[in-house]
Amino acid sequence: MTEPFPPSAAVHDVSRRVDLTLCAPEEQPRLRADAARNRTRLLEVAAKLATERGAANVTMEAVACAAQVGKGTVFRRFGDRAGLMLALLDHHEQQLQAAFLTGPPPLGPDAPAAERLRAFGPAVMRHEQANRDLYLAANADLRRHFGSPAYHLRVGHVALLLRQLRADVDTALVAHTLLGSLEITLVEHLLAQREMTMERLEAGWYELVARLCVEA
Amino acid sequence: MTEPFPPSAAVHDVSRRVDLTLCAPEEQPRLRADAARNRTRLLEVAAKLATERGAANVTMEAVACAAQVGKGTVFRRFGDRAGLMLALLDHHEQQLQAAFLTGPPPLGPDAPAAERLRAFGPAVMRHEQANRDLYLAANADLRRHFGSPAYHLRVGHVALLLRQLRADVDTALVAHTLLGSLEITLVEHLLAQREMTMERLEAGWYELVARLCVEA
DNA sequence: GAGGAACCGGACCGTGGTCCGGTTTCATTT
DNA sequence: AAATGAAACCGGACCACGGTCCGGTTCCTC
Repeated sequence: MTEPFPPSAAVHDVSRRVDLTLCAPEEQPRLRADAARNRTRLLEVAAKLATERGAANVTMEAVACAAQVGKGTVFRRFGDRAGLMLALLDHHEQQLQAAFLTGPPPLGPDAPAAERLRAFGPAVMRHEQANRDLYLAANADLRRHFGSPAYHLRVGHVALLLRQLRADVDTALVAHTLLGSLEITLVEHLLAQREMTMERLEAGWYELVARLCVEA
Repeated sequence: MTEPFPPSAAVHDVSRRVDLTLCAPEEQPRLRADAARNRTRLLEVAAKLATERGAANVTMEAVACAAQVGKGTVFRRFGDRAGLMLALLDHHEQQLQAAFLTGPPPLGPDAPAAERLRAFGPAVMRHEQANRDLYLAANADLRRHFGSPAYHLRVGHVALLLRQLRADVDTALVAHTLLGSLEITLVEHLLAQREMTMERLEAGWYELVARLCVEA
């Protein structure tokens, strides 16, 4: 399993305001020409297959085959299925990250921390819901999910906001808890249940944030 | 996939005090003699294999083979791997359930709701940690996990306590959130990280409960 | 251009899950 | 009690997919 989280999963140039200093850029050693070519071809093909037959039904072999490439190549590049999905997700994830790292208020840095945190939950839920099957496929292996730079970045961001709010809590832990309530499989399950609408989930998030941020 | 949650996954006779009325007993149509025989043999063998080589390394085929039975039989009985693990877990899970449904304080019904809720988190975390690999294997398929009677029962219990506490919140939703912070993969990940001890997680739970239960 | 590292392909394996012809069990009838 | 018919069950061959491996090839450096 090489290169578990390839190119640009987390940090990209943050021009307006530096928000976080986690996740050192750390370019991986650079790809050989043919390898890079294959990589992009694989991603293109995978994206195409994902849209036309659903991310859940995209087979590693199918990707390899459609990209005129051996199966081994796919695995060497992305490690495993979850890795490929994560890479596929990378683009979307970056959009989300850009939204709360450098985007406009209320998500971005020009809003007060309290509003940013409030807006964060719905943004994540809506974003993940918009790319449901991709996120579901990528988070199939939970251990990997918690280790991913994307998750790491979210935790860091929420923890930062909590600290800015001077909330008298274990910020790191609370950040994980907050993210837990946004976990896509949970949201998915709640929406499938009766009576749980997106609006209700958002209201729940607001309430949660409010209760966790009152100063001791 | 027949019989997704077989015998006694959730409700057993609650003699002291009726706490919940979810999960109608609903005996499934009764098993044929040979089927029942095979079922118990399979569970025995699976348990043995699980203890001696770790639940993660228990193969469906190995179980079938060791029980002198066709592979198809295992799958018909338990649906899939997660189903088998869930069945294996059933016994342990019942112990936990008994502890907070009918057990002694502070978990059981003779303690005030606030204390019961406080005690609930650590109890669950410790219990799941004690049977780590089994729970991890059983929760591999998250969708199944959220649908399981065991999870359902936990949610119902927490929601009940919240209602008894007159907490002015969306009890159902908060119950899910609270359980989310106990999710084994998350706990596992946090414990593996630096600085996160069991004590810290428990403190976090107390804080969480306290904040969510103050009356509006 | 030569050497070596990185990469490629596809045969190979293990495991989860399905399928279906044959067998067993059980309720009912005689 | 014995027979009988059908539903439930059994076994293991079979398939698909994720993941590994290694001999041969390609690319970059010097």
